[in-house]
Amino acid sequence: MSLKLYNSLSSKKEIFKSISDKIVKTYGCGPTVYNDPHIGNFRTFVFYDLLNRVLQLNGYETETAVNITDIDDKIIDRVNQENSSLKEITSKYELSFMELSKSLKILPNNHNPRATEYVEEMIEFIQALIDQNLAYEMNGNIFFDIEAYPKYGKFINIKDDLEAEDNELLKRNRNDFTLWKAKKDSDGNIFWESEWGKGRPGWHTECAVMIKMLFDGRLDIHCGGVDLKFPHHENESAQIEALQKHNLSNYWLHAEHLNIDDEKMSKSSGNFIDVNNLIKENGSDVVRLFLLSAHYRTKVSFSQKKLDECKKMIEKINRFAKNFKFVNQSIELKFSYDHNLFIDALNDDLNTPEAIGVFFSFISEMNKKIAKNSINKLDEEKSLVFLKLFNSIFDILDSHNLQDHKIPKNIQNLLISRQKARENQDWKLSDSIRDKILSLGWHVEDTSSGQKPSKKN
RNA sequence: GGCGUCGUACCCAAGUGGUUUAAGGGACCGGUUUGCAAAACCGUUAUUCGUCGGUUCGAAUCCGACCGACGCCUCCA
Repeated sequence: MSLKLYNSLSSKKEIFKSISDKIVKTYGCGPTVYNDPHIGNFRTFVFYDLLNRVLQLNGYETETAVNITDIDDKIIDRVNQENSSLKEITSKYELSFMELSKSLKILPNNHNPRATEYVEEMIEFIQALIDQNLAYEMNGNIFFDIEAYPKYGKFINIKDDLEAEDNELLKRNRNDFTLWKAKKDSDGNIFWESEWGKGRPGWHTECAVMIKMLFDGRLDIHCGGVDLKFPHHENESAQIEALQKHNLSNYWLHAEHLNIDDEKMSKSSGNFIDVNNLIKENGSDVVRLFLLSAHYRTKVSFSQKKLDECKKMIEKINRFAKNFKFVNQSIELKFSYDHNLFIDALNDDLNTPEAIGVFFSFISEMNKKIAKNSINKLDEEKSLVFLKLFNSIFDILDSHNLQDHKIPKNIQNLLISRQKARENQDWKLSDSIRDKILSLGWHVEDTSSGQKPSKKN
């Protein structure tokens, strides 16, 4: 099955066609680095990673960008509150974002452009819009004139008229948006010089110009959270498409929100869960699986219970994986029927819940064979391939399973003593050694073929 | 107010016109196995998909109304 993606432009699933045969270019709106991200932010970032991995699974090479918004009102507020500098604040939270991304197994992006590194280009871009009569100046602010761009409204129907109460900034139209913000007193020393005076670029312009510079204004896929669909993506595409003859992006993908108590998680509402703590308490693999266990276009409610369930799922997969020896790291990935069901699910608009279902059905089928001792060489190969395939997308398997892990000497010795106790039917001693081994971080299971040690996750 | 999304078992969550008289995970109960435990296996848990109508040979899937939840329209992943 070819890859299908739900395109917000048509509100339909469409067969994905890349601009170039080999390489797919994607851009996702990244974090504003003024404080620690919450788990809802990372639902979207993990979704970008999912898309990236599924594209690669389909044989595409990808060129990805996730931007760092490092100029913004909230950042300036923070700088003022903490009597700090812009760079100090933004580099601190950018680092935190990068570390959390790594911890959640998000593959590195080809580009992580910072808005501050493109201000010159943004000024030139805004000037080009003014030259084309697509933007106008008002008290040192520059606004995009939506009346001058008839195609405005790809994501929303605009009917609103200009109303006095919405118009403190003297915009011509209520939906005209800021390209350049005139410096305010509270901005302190955070400003850039331009022909229109001191100020800084608006958010929508930041993304537009970074895409212009990195990708020549032409993307295969643009992603973001649903809340960015309007006005951010509308405005971003309007200004860039007004200046160029082609689309900014052929596909627009939007990830739904992570809710808490049935409401959108947000920093401004104060109802958010810190990712860092969540990872510390549950492990990054559990958090990652939780984020991938619902389809990206459905609302998800946060709950600890779900995380606990994900933990059990991972344990189940790891137990299954322990049946096989991953000695030969370079096994060839030859896909058979079951594998293709899994790939088809992912290719159907990244249907991770279905893909997980396919994988668990397979595990169940193999476990039956293992229980009956009727598993053959082919089954083992299929299992190894499936584990690798699954992990190439979900990336949550215990790394101990993917290599022939060594049992430490002290554990080995305890196992030998326990084996002797068992031969003597000294269950009391046997159980106490089991407890001892457990306290050292290892499980022991007694199977028909003897003791089976495994590292505690 | 305008625009939009969603409502599937005890919980989570796929399926969006016929091979589904509804995947998968968690939970519960009973059984096999086991010195015990754990795991694994077997069996049980929705004749039903928010409600009521309609279209159709056939609907959880399409249409309408209603009820309920949420999102965007203002910073926001």
